[in-house]
This record gives sequence, C-alpha cells and structure tokens, in this order.
Amino acid sequence: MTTSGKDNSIPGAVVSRLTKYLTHAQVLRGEGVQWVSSSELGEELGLTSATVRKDLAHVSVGGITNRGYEVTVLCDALLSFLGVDVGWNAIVVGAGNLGKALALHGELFRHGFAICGVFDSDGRKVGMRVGGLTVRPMSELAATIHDERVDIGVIAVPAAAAQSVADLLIISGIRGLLNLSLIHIVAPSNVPVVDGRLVARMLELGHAVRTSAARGDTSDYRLGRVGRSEDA
Amino acid sequence: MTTSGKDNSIPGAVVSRLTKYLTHAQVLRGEGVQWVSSSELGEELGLTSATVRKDLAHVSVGGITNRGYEVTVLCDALLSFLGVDVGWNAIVVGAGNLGKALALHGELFRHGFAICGVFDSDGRKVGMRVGGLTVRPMSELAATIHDERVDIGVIAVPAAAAQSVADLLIISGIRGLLNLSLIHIVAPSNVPVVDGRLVARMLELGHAVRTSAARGDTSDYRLGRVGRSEDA
DNA sequence: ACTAATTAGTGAATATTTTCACAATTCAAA
DNA sequence: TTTGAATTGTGAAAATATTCACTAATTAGT
Repeated sequence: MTTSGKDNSIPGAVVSRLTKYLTHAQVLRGEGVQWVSSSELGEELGLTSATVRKDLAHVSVGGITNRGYEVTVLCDALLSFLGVDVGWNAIVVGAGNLGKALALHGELFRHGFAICGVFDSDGRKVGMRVGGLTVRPMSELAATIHDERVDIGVIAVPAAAAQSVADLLIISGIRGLLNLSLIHIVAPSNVPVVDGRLVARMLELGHAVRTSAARGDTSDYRLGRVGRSEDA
Repeated sequence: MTTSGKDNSIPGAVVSRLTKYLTHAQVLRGEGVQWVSSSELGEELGLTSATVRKDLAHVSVGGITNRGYEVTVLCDALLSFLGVDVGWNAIVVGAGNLGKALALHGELFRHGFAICGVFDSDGRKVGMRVGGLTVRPMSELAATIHDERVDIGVIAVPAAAAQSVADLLIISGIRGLLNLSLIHIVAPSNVPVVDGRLVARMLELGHAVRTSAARGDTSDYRLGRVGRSEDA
C-alpha cells in the first residue's frame, strides 16, 4: 500500500519499461480486459514479475492482492505519470521524409504531443504544406518557441547540421530534445535529450542478428498475441 | 594487448554506445583528426574514459599508449564489428509516412542496409512508387524474404497489426526486426527485435522534461561542438 | 466460517555495470 | 639518454539493477 509515487529520479530503463506497460495496458483495455497481474505483464513483455512490481511501485498504482492491477487504473496512472494528460507542444526541425513523417504521425498527437511547427533551413522547402502546417524558415524558430510555449524539439536534420540546430533550440529556450540525427547531441543537463536514432538502432540490430546466427540460436516458437488467441 | 574481439555476448548498452563511438569517429575522420583518446571520446559523449576503454576492448582496436586510438582504425574496426562491411538486405512493412521515410533514408543505405522492398496490406497503396521501389502486396512478402535473402524486417504499421506482421515475417524466415510500432513485439530468441518506437521515446522525453523542471535544473551551458570551436 | 490458491509489496541476495586507481607503456622533449 | 607527461588496459571496488523468496492480504469456493 505504500507506492509513494513521488520518490526521486527514476532510472531511464524503468521509464522505458513504463511506456511498454502503458501501451500493453491500452491494448488490454481495448480488449475489455479488466485485471492484469504482474506475472502476466511480465510474461508478455519478457520481464520477471518482480521487475514489473518494482517498476509499478514508482507510479501511483495500487495493485490488489489476489487480482493484480486494474487495467483502467493502470492506464490512467501511467498516462498521468508520463505527462500525457498535461500535454506538450513540439516542433520538428527538418522537413525531410523523417521530419514530415513525425509531424504527420497521428499517434503522437494521441499521446499528448501537439506538433505546432515544422522548420527547415532550405528555402525551397519553406512554404510547403505538411498536413495542416506550413514549413517555416529557421529565422522564425526562436520566436515561435517563445511565443507558442514550445516544450520539445525534434531534430530531424542531417548529422552535419544537428548540433547547431540543437544549440539554436537550446538558446531559444527549448525544454527537451528528441534526436533523430545520426550523431550524439550535447546539451546542458537541464535540457534532456532522448535518442531516436534509427540508423543506430539498425546497426544494433545488425549486430544482434549476426551474433544470434553465430550462436546458432534456434527456438521453440509460439506465435505472439495475435496468433495465440482470438482477440476481441 | 588482449582485446580478444570474439568474447561472448556483449551487453546491449555497450553495442548502443559503440554506435555512438562510430558516428563520432566518422565525424572526426571527416574533420581530418587522426587520433582520439578515450577521455576525449568520453567527454564528447558524456561517458567516463574507463567506460570507453572497456567498451572498446570488446572490439578489435588496439589503442596506443600515449596517443589514444587512431581514428581511421577505430572507424574500420567499429564498421566491421557492427557488420556494416558485410551489409544487410531489409524490407519495410507499412507504406505510411514512417515506412516511406525509412525506405528513402539515404543514411541507412550508406550504413550497409539495402532496402529491397516495401509492403502494405492496403490495396490502394500497392503499386505506389517509393523512391526506386514499388509498394507490393503482403502476399508477396514470404517469397521475397526467401528469394532475395532478406535479413531484416522493419515494422512500420499501426499497433493493431504489428504483432501479426511480425509473426508473418518470422515464419517467413526473417532474421531480425526493427519495431517502429507502438507495442512490444514478441519474437523467438533467434529473431532479435530492436525497438525504435518513437512515440515511446517521446513519452520518455516528456517525463524527463517534467522531472527536470521539478528539480529546477539550471546549467552552466557551453555550446556543443559546432559552437565551441572553429572546426575544419 | 474456513481453507486453498493467488498475488502485491519488499528486504535480502545476486548479478551486472560502471568507476576507480594504478602498473605498464609510449612518446616528446631536454 | 633520461625525465616527465599522457594514456591504455585491467583488476578491484563501488554503484545499480534485477531476481529471489517470503509475508501479508484478499478472494473464491466449499
């Protein structure tokens, strides 16, 4: 019954898992499931039940002893803990394919992120439409961040420009950065940077595939959720 | 002098950092820098020099005592270690904005990933052009994986379809998955899954911004690389 | 009511990862 | 050649993270 909910600095790995609990709980809610236990969550997500319980103890969700966690309560607690209920204003810098894809990604909006601007240094891209937005020049970036109270900047520019874009965002008062560029971004400690570097992820995957092959892995495979049962 | 290079199962966190060393070393190479020390790398990437040295000990790069690591050797060793020199065949499932962005992302090709197909279950999307490729129907997926020796599948479909797409890829013999969907993907242990779930990353960022604000962080900020010095 | 079964919460034990600290080595310069 | 500064590689120590294992609580069934 403790679950203090407001401890101090939760490790990034825990927060990362919390996002998984959230999306899985949302799936369960969509299926009309009412209760879920730590062991079920763990099994589905490849974790031990103890890890799940310890993680969830950071959030204000009380589990109930012989039932588990109530799915809707779990969803709400995680949404609130992750700040989805408050919502964020975000801008995307870089109107290339990736930047446009993010700006148009409905799932982001649905999770509390309002994309309120797309910027590009390329004059030929300025003025283009991206969904309901128009690509704006970099010169308007600082004022926009200030005037529209932008919290988050998404860096979707080539590696060579990424750090200077980050610097511009930072001196303009941005509060956090999602880095989609290839390189590591340096930022002051009060501006958290989260990496979404997909090429790097692909490199990690390549390595994993290779070592998996080297180990000669085989597996007793049972299909995932979709194949396993007839869902709602 | 040991640096055995072929030990056993390197932690994922190490591999993730190796991709950072690689991209940073590539930047340095582009600038004509010849040597880099573990402490320089660590400072730039926010790590201790000991971590850098330990990480690099997994790869076959010998540092030299009073100099550090030779940048070109470091690049080559990391490229080789991560399998970029061998190269991979990849397909993208889901011809939405994100899927198209990935298929068209030049940086992927430059890092050894050849996108050799884009698939979608939506008949209206089948036949569309995506760069040099044509969107194909899901019915052709299994044969393509087999015939074109596809190693990696990128899952860029809505959450509701993601696991069944994964299952299809897996039974068709895919060797690794990049998951860009919202949900956790279940796969057998011989098919590694790497998460590139950008919405989840944004949620993590929202949390980080919030706790950063709660701590009242302020910072002595010096600009990153670009602002700090006059590079080559 | 009582019993059996289940499951959250958590202190203690493990396991893993990171950092420290130092010997060995190399380079540059006097 | 000698000295001094720099830097790797690595055991040992410290810090973190995960898992175990047990208690207390709750429910369902009889």
